[in-house]
Amino acid sequence: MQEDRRLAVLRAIVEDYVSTEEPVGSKALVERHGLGVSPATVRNDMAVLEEEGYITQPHTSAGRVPTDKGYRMFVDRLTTVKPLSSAEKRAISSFLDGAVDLDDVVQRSVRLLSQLTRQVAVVQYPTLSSSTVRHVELVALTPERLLVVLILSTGRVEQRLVELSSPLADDDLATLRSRLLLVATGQRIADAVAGLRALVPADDAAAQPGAEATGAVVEALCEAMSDHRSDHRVAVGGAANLARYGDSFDSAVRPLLEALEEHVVLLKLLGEAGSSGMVTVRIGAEGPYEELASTSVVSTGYGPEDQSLATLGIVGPTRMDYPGTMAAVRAVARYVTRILDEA
Amino acid sequence: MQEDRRLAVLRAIVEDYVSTEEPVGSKALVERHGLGVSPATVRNDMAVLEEEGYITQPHTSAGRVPTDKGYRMFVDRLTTVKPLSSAEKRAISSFLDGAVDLDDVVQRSVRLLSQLTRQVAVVQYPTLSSSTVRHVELVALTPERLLVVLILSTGRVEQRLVELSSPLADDDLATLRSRLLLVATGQRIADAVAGLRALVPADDAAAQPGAEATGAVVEALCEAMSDHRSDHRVAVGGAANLARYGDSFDSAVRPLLEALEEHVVLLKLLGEAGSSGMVTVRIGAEGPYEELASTSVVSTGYGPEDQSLATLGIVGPTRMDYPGTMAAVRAVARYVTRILDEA
DNA sequence: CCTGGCACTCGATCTCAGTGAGTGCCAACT
DNA sequence: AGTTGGCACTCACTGAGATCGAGTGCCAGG
Repeated sequence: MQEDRRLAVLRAIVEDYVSTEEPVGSKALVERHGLGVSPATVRNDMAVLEEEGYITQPHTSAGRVPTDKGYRMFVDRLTTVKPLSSAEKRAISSFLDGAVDLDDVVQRSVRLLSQLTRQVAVVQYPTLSSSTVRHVELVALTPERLLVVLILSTGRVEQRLVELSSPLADDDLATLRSRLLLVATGQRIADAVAGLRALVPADDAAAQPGAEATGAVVEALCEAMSDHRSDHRVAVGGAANLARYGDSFDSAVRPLLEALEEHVVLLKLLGEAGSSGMVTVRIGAEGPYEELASTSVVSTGYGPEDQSLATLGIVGPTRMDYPGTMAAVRAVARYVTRILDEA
Repeated sequence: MQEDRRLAVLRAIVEDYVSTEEPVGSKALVERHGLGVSPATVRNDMAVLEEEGYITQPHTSAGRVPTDKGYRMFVDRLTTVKPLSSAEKRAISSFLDGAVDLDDVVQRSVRLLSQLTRQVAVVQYPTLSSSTVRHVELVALTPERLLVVLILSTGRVEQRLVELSSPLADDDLATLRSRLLLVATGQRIADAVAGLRALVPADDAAAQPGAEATGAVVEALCEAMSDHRSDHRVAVGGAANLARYGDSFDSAVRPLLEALEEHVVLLKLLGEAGSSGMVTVRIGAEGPYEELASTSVVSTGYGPEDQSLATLGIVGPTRMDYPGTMAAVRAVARYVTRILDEA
């Protein structure tokens, strides 16, 4: 079946181009891979593949290079899951097992991922929105200053200082605390916010004691829960790998470096996490930013069970080792998920 | 006085080289600057300057380029303080005034600094060690889980969870809390650590109730105070400016990118903050890392009065606009200091 | 001590032919 | 129909001059 062989040729082209970084010609192809046909036949196949838009030649009389469409075909239909080497597995374990808290897990993950893939790694901190409230605490630093502490099921602790215009009696504080606990504990973020807002008395009733405190504390809590900084926090690592881009510098690295500092952009780039097991690959111009047309993103969701808490992945040139990268991303995501489950 | 003119020539060479990025010759020099002498004279001066090691030529029959020593002379004796434009001052105000908390101040500063200087900016989070303890709080989440909260004079809040093997009575908790407050409140970090450690009963006396809790809590507090992550945290911004390096890529940018992710390295690079008003310039090979021989660091301490809390600065190529950069660094440090004072 | 003049150096740029990897096409073979 | 060997063609890349010119060092005269 010549159709099968054409795909084999495409796969071979992608693999060779990724490893050599040079346009690949028909002769080198038959030599390096065990296709049992002559260069001329391969040339015919390549002509067809080019016709169909999977490969192109930078200039006449040069080898072929995969297009975005070619890479897409490659990752969709031509890759087989490449298991990690045991050395890599060991590296993952030893790297992540020492983590002491959530931040540490994320930071280690980003480091690990960038080293495994030799690309720029991006790990989103677990999102608050799908976690639940474990505990709420009020501490009166002075009668007019309250420390509001919010502890979430992810282990994240947020705190806010609230200043009151008038002192709050200990009794009122205790009442408020118990009401908060009753409403919020165990709830998911969204529900907790709704419940807390309902606690705030309507303006008319504002005369009752502690009304100001209730409003301010609820406000602080809600703000902490939907805090954008927490939702949007990401860790980035391995930027030094950008130095390997060598050619195409201003065109590729500069916009990428800029994107790496814009966490909002980064998150958009990582995209919505597919279901936890799926690794998403976005190739070149498929992404949302024109400037990053020559970069690909390999990402996946991670976190307990089906409710993936956050996203992690890597950003690299379209010319990358997709099978290896996908395997690494998947493995790290799984391992991180397991660690979060245990904690 | 020909000595004076030689220095003027050096200054002119530095200025021209910084702006054009090309070796500067005698003819261009007399044309662009108002030195009232002929190119031949300038050539003689340049010969002397080269003899003395202030400048060098990349190859025969090319213009001259400043050496590290030349830049050093330039920043030490040839720069006049360049006041910021009012536009820049306005930019600083509007950029920093909206900050809501300490983290925000640091993040805004780093952004601002990188934009002002068009270099990579580095801002150290204020160090704990010279701040004082404002408050300590214990919250019993359950009888066996304590949340330890530490609030410092810088506004930083650290919290730790402590797990106990046996429940702690409310009375013991209250006693412990008041003892902690008595010992720590208002103390500088170092003193507080010493005082707290003294609270821990010797092993022999460990039988008394709450001994385990005291030990664990004190341990957690001390750990939080001397937490390396807090001491070593830095914010980095403007890495996209590295793309302007263009030439000399692998040699200069790669090690720098690596350094930017090693916060410990970065801090060493920033160096001990000189007294708050002084801007420190470290040129090329003067720094502690060989790989960064072609980069300079402009840094200064910031923070209230003489006890500078932390360091901020920029990292860039030795070929940079020192006067402008120094002015920007100084201005940002002053402004940040003022904001921290107000808070 | 400054200046104009002058010979010299040498990196940068251009041209140009040679090379070779790679292609497309065609006729012959299975 | 699909595969193969042959063959002419294209064109980026390379290296060898040749040329250019910015910049220098030196020297003799002001």
